[in-house]
Amino acid sequence: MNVRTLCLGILSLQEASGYEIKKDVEDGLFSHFIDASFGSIYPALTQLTAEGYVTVREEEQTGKPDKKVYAITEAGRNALARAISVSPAKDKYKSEFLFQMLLQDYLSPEMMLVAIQKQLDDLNEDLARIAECSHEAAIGHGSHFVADYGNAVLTAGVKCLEYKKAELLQQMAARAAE
Amino acid sequence: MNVRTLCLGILSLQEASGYEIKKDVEDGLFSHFIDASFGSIYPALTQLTAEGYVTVREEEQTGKPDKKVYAITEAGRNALARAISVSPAKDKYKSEFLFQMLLQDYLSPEMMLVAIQKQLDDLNEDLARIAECSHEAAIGHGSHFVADYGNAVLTAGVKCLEYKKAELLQQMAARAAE
DNA sequence: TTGACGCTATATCAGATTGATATATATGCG
DNA sequence: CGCATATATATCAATCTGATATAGCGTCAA
Repeated sequence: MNVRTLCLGILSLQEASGYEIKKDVEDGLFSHFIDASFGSIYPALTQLTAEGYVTVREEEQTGKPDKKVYAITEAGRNALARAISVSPAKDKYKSEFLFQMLLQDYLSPEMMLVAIQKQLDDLNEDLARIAECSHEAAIGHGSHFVADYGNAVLTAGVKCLEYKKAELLQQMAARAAE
Repeated sequence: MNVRTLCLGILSLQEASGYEIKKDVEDGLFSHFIDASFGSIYPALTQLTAEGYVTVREEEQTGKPDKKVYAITEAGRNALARAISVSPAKDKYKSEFLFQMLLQDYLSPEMMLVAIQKQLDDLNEDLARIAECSHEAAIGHGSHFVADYGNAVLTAGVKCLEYKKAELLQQMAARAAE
């Protein structure tokens, strides 16, 4: 799935500017399973406009720079329905943290502890973000689904890491006592 | 983290050809949190050789094409240690499945069921792969760590989806009974 | 025995994407 | 006023993906 389809999907839920789409995928409910940079979002919106899948409207703002608000068209909705009907690609998960843990022989126990704590912080931050977004009214079935899935997976990660952290602290204490 | 560091990390665990590295990240123990294509692996190995971080040795095989076996050097181990000592980037998780579920209003219940079942199959396949790799002897602390983490997270995903699937089947039955 | 298929193995490249950087407006703070 | 920060758009080199090409060897059925 490319960034064009991604933008179309977000615009099917609400009108947005490029900047707002970026915020959605960075801090919003989608942040834990979607990512895209300005460098792909802005060209995608330009192309979608040229294809007639979205419309643009320049909006003046007080206290902020003007923005271009994009809205999905009927043709856009059809294109989106077509795009998400194909069997999706398998999930992609990339973790430099796990790569580090795999090569833990190169790390001191202290550095491992720092890495584990950072991962725990990241996971808890994601959980907090989901909780925050879920409080917001007017979210549909889809949002509940992804929030539930995200909670389940992230919570499991936290639980596993808390255990690993305790295990490591015990080992460090034992080594210090020697 | 770039593919060069990734190759260096894998070569620190065992000698390998480019093809074998690809297999490790595709079917091996690392498959669920690492990815790289031939198009990045081969150039990375060429560059690492030029930099003196790895050595190449052409190996003739019976019944298979010859292969180039790469081995990490002392300079390579130092470069690796330096590379993984920096605080790693945050995990990246991209899921077209969750994107589909978010936009479930565009999907029929039957299509949702198919998508959920496919995701369940994918997760169970990953779990089976981890179980299979864990049986193999001579895996170190690092491998156990990532296997445990993978099991925890994937199992949580399966549990959540089993529930969502049952819920959906109930709704479909209720609608059919109307 | 031949030819179709699949696995091992390396290589290349167009197109997509990232991450950084540039530019501009407006607010708040000392 | 200078500085930091947030909003907002845009661009681009470096990187990576996904597809494709090429080739040796094995296997198995027609």
